[in-house]
Amino acid sequence: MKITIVDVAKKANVSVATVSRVINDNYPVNSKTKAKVQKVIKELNFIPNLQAREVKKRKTKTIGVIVPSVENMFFPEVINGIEQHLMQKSYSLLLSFSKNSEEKEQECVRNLLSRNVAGMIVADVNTTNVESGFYDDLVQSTPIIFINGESSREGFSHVLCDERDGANKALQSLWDKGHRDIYFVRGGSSYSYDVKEQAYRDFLRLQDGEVNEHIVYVGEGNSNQVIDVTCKLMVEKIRQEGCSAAFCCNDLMAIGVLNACKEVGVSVPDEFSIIGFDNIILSKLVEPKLTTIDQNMYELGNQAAKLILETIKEEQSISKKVVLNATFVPRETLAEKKG
Amino acid sequence: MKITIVDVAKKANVSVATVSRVINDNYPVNSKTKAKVQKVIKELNFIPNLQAREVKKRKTKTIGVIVPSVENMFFPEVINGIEQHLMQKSYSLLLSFSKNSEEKEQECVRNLLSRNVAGMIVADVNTTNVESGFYDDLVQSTPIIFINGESSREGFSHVLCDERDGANKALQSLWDKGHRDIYFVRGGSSYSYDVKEQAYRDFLRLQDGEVNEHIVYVGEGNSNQVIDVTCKLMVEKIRQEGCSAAFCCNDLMAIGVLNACKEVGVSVPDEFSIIGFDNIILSKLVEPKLTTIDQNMYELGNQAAKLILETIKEEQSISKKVVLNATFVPRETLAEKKG
DNA sequence: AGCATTATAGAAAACGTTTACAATAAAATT
DNA sequence: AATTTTATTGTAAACGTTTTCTATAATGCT
Repeated sequence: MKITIVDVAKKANVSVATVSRVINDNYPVNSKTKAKVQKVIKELNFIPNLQAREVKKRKTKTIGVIVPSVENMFFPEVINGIEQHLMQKSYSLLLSFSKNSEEKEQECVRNLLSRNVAGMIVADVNTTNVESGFYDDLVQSTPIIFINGESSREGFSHVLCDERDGANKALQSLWDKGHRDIYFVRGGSSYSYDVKEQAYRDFLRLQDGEVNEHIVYVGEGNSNQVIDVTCKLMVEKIRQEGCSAAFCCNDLMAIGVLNACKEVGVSVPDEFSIIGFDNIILSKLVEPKLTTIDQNMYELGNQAAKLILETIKEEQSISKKVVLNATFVPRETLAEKKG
Repeated sequence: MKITIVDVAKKANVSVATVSRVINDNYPVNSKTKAKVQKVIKELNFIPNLQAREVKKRKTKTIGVIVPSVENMFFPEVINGIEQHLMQKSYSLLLSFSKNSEEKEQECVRNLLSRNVAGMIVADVNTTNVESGFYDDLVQSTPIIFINGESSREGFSHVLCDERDGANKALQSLWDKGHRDIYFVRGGSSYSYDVKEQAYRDFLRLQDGEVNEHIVYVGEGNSNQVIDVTCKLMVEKIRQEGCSAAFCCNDLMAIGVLNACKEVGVSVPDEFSIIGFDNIILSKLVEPKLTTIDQNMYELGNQAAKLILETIKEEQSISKKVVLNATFVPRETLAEKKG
């Protein structure tokens, strides 16, 4: 059976209170007794039950983290940034996957809530869940930080990369090279995609003359069937639709497009330019190297972790926002439009 | 303040016991009262405190997962496999990073223990921690599954890819192409590397005639400084040492070597062949595509999750082992030895 | 109608902690 | 020497649950 504080107390001939005081070191206790107790703790190899402690104290030291999945290296990088900070402050990380699903995301939230997390970090929140007001009460009572997925809702706290600005940079660089018909490649229902799409629309609208929108929905995830097929479908129509470039919501999609180009025999960047988003490690290892927009993923996570602990400490939920820069990373998939 | 079972009981005019019975659905309760209680639960938006429940029941539904880091896509894939199964059985996943450090790993274990996990899954366990007997008592009292890092210690349970066989396949394929001087590229202190090194040594020993060992230690992680530098150093000596190939402990290292070759101007696979291990997505996206040994990472995680839940259920810790196949994945970095 | 049985619900102890309060002993003050 | 102060410890209630045991009301049986 598990050793408890009572066992220690008995063996050391003191009260449980004293043992508690020794392990928490928050009340004076005679150095001799302290030594005695510590000795017994060592002997019995006693490890305090954090759960019981947390029930008593009515607050936990674990943070729930919700990400869609882990297939896109973007998320592991973010998680890494989160963990680094949490660990340092001796918080734990409870990980859940929302699988790009509205319901799954809600399930995750409820689960974390019942596990009494001190707060949660939600990356790439589902659009519908925000719009429907699912989070509205929640953000009042529980510290939540959203990573990427700005919304102007009351009381939401964010850490985000300036995706709109990033999108603009991508679009502008495409435009400067003479591209006028540009695909916008996105996935399902995530705020992050919506923001970029809005930026895309606005960007086109602001240009002189008539410019056509070309919005393409591809699947999620990782070199999976769906994304491959859709990309191929898209690339096959490049010539007939007269498009010469694509701006993709993330690097994975961009690489999907790139591979499709290879398969179909469209040469990148001579015939077709591609810009991704995120700057995951993969992006500089593919051939040709992917031109992309960097968002500092580690920092995104790290800041989110900082922010959530801050919020927890402050007790009063005041909404905050941290914005990181998106920077253009020139590489090899962007070229002047030919012809 | 948080709604508790007492609040519900009061408002519904029943005892807490009844409420408990309603939410657990494990004892008969009149359908009318049940309805009434459920209504109140909805109204108050009551979420049971899992922690308190778990303290009472003296068992939790969370599994601790320890991985070195998340930089190598190998681990996210494993985690994915784990999560998929856990989620399905409504277990949660507490994630810790051991950072390839002996002490950190111990810290992780202790932390998980005090968080009362029902069991833990340790990927890429540290060699010293096994040898020193750190885990010996632990595996007796707590269900633990080790992923990759077979040891013949009493009471250890494993899910592993047959790394020795995988290594042999790699080495044999190199040998068959005429390579005789083969680098073995490995990282720090992990059982997984040790197993492969042993396989390497044994393989060479078994060949006729005199064959030299060339063991190279590179850093850990992800296109980081250390690994890059070490790889470059290694590649620069290729000619003088007369080596024509490298077998690397994981794909990340293999890609490090590949990049070094590009930089130094050694052509792969014409001048130099490379074989990796893992078959992470990256490996088929680099140019030339990496020849490697596939281990089914998702399955590794998934099986580990299955096994740990099984072990937990059984109560009596009987040690188990699941071995998955390692398969050779021919791609573009392996060629006949020239000259 | 009276008794035995069953269905339902409440009281209270327990899980492993923390902590406010009270109690004691020792030390310091007068 | 008597009194106050301080240092140290113990007692017991609390945290939010579950669950055994008991009590009651309702039902079935003769």
